[in-house]
Amino acid sequence: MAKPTKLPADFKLLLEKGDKIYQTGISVDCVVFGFHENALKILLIKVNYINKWALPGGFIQKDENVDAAAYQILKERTGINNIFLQEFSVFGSPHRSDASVHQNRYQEYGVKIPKDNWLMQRFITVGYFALIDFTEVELMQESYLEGCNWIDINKVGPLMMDHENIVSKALETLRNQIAYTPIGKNLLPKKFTMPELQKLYETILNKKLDRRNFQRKMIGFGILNRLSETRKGGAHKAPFLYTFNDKKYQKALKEGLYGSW
Amino acid sequence: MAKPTKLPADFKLLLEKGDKIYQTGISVDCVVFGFHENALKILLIKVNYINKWALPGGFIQKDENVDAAAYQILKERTGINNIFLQEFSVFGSPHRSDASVHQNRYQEYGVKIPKDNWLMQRFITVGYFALIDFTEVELMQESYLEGCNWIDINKVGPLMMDHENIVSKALETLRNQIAYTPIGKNLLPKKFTMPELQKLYETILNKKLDRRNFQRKMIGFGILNRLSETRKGGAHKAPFLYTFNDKKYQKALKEGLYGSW
DNA sequence: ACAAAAGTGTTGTCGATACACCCATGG
DNA sequence: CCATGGGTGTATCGACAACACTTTTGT
Repeated sequence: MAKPTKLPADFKLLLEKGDKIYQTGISVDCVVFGFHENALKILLIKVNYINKWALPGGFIQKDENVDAAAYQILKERTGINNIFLQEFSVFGSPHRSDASVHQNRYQEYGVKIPKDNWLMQRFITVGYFALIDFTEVELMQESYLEGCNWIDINKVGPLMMDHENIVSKALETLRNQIAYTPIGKNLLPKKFTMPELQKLYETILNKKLDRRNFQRKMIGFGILNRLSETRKGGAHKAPFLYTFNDKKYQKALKEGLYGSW
Repeated sequence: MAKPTKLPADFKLLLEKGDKIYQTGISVDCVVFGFHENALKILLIKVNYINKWALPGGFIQKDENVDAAAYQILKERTGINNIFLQEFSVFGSPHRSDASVHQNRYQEYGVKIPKDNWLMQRFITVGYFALIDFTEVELMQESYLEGCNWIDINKVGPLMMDHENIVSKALETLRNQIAYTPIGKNLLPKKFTMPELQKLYETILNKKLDRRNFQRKMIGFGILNRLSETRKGGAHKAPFLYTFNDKKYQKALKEGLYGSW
């Protein structure tokens, strides 16, 4: 790699004026789930200067809603507007943040961060998980040293700081939510087949499901529209295409798929 | 009320050195549930200088775990060690915090907070909900202008800032959790009767439950020990006393009361 | 025509609900 | 002795899992 030269203007701004623009000591990290080729994937960023992958994340502006900050970060990375986004946990161990990450980044440009700089303090992070339609994403590649990529959830290696922990917790949350909340609208293309939906569930739950019971159950939730079209092209019988019934889907999101006590 | 006199030392410290001790722009608020006389109550603090009630809350030390900060706040207020505490949501609207609250507090002592003081910025707060055995609590009354009290959940009036919103969300979380997680160990005395446990559930769910089915269900969960003793003294037949089976209770807390998919 | 995948039915089991009955206690 | 509350038993219903059969399509 070419020897880095001048400190980019926005890096300089972050270092010197960041504490005027952003809330200090608090950040946002996003676990973005996508589904492609029968595999659950998450969006990771290659942090070259420490040779590890990390979650997409960032800071919260002084007058910005925390949700909006997470949303903004993802919009910049994926170009997508239709993102399902939900806060799921706060990670607040005093030892979780690691100032050396920032130090290494600036060292690439020959800049040493002063000890009392705002980036050097402990950061608490708010974890968000997001569901994204893989087919609509256009990854923003290569902003400075960072590349963005989809990584199979089962092939995630060591991550920066405590990000592995954040991913586990997000996955756990997703698995819990799927039991009583509709998932899929944000993970699948507009039109999809029942077997495709089932694969999604099986992948998330890491479990084989009965084809017939699954279909009945899904239809029973009443959130699907069956189209008259079918998915041609594959070998064998052509399955029906479905879309989600938006109104009922939204209702189910709020009230859950089942009643309560 | 007597005219306030000198600014207490810890108030002065908070104002002048708080940003050296605590994380700035982030706080913790706790919704503490207790159960007494067949009513669900929460712990509120009377903030005299604005004549409203507020949630017990506080700041996070620079090197303190966020959970630990919440725990510490409650320990100081209630004197209890055995607290069930769980983070449930982050409240991050840019308009949620209200600097005038701090201003009013210090105005009582004739002190005006400088505009650039750390207390004047927007605060993001982490919401915790807690379950507490009412009978073990000794409320710390009257630290300066603040009094602590149990308020019936149905009689909670207007609260400070967005605290009503935090309470609603906490209550919603509690109602969701009760469906798949054991509750009660932290809300009831060590020994309790089945009708008492049922009343707790009915109060939280705001719903009548069938006495016989409730009992079978609870026993079915396998987290109870029936004692040979009974609760004498009340009119009519004396009900058995129960305790929670700690091992199985902890297991159920982790794995849930039901299997999953 | 046959293999493989998709659509539709049927049955058994288990848990939840609804209700009936018996037992103990204080007034 | 009886009203009230607490403990135990049983029938019914519905959801879900397990499995059989029919239909469609490409080769």
